[in-house]
Amino acid sequence: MAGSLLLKLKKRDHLSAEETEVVKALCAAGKAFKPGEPIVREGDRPGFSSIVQSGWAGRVKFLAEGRRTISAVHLAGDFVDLHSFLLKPMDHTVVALTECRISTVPHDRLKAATERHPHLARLFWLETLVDAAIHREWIACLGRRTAASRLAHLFCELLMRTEAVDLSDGLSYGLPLKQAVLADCLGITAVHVNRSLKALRRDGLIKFDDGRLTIANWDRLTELADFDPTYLNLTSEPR
Amino acid sequence: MAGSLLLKLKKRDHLSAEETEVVKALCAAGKAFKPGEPIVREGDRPGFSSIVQSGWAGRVKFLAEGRRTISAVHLAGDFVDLHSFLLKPMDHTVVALTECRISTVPHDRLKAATERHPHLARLFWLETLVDAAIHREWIACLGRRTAASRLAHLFCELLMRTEAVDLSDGLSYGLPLKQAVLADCLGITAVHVNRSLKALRRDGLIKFDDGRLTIANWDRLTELADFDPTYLNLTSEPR
DNA sequence: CGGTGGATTGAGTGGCGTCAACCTGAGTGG
DNA sequence: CCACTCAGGTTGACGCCACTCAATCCACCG
Repeated sequence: MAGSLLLKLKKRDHLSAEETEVVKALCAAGKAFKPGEPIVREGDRPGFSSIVQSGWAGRVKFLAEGRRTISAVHLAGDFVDLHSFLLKPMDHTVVALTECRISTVPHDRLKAATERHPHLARLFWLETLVDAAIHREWIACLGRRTAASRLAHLFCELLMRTEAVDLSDGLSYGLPLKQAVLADCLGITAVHVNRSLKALRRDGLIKFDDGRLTIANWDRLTELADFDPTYLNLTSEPR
Repeated sequence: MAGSLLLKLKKRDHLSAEETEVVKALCAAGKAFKPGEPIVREGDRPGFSSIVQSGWAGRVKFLAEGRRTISAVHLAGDFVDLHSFLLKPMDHTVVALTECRISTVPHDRLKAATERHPHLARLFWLETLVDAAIHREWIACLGRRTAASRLAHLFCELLMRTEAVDLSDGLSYGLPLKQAVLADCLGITAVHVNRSLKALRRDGLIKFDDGRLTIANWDRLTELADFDPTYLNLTSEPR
């Protein structure tokens, strides 16, 4: 149930046997969502937080004139709305981007667990801090990088993140996101995603067919993306 | 010392007398920084976190070819690097954008205080969650809004934030940021900031002279910005 | 009084948006 | 088994928002 989450937490710090059990006991059974289905809505005050077990979810903001932004994408092991534990009204909607399985943790149990286990509290806090670090990197992308560079950066980031939860295969991973979804992540139009993908393929940096991305030239892709994985904090430290 | 921080925390939840004392006792004496001077550098592993007492600071990322992004701006009462408590290496630099006074809290004291007072732990966690909520709003701005709309949005946000720590005067507040700094916040060039400011002034939405911003027409400014202050979480809730 | 940082303005350019057409593959129903 | 629909990918033509380069202005200061 909490498999990918535990995997990821253990990449960042040592967990005691007791802490491991507490995390395992925290998650309720999973529920299935269809692509496009909202998991939590803007304005909601959920009494629980949601963890992705499988599939991809995104944090979506709906703006004026039908525009959309995706401020984060999440895969197995990610809390999609841990922040709602303290940040009461949701400032965005979380939607399933593919078929997903989501399990939930009631906030009162989260509160009890974090009061009893301050170290776990810090690790959960850390998860939200990494989310924020990713937000900052996306801000840099949106503000100062070209469309192709943003795409390259996203592909690099997602390789590291899928790798952390054993969902990658070398330089290849399943990426079942539509071009329109990528567009909302990158702040460009779907048409321009298409053209930029074409350029990346033409230059031999990636392959991307049928929901699977393969990085054909990691060095040149990271160079184009100006990618440095430090911000993902995938190293073990006492926290 | 911790005046503005306490003000802000108390806007978000009730603090007991004891908690108030703990927060007051946490902060070391302030230190002065000159405009442009780094407060914490990318790659550093500071043993303390910094709180702005006065002045403005920004979180800066340096990208390829001399480009810069500012992912957040901070004013009195803001922790600029509370995330370094758990996120060990800094993923960006924090610089003084104006003359600033900064006080620091050693991480070991932060750890002790949060272990003893879980409610304070949640309130500090909350501060970082609000930072993340602001990041998400900036992502929406950078991805899907025009230059003038981004400027308008920033001005609205900063009015609410200065108001929260008693630094505004009605619809007016001191905003001593250069156009080049605004440009790095908004992902546009300084030249274009200038042109967009000109348009906002021409349309009677703002006045902006000599480091002071006055909002001349709040309704039309928020409309242009598509501004909704919910994400700032400036309401009191049990957390 | 020359030097300097910042604001302002103009002219020309380019990356990306918009609109629209067309293609393909996966259903779906007759 | 095939016509039909529909979602999503692909491509072209054209336009605009914002970038680049550069000149000018102004306040401040040593």
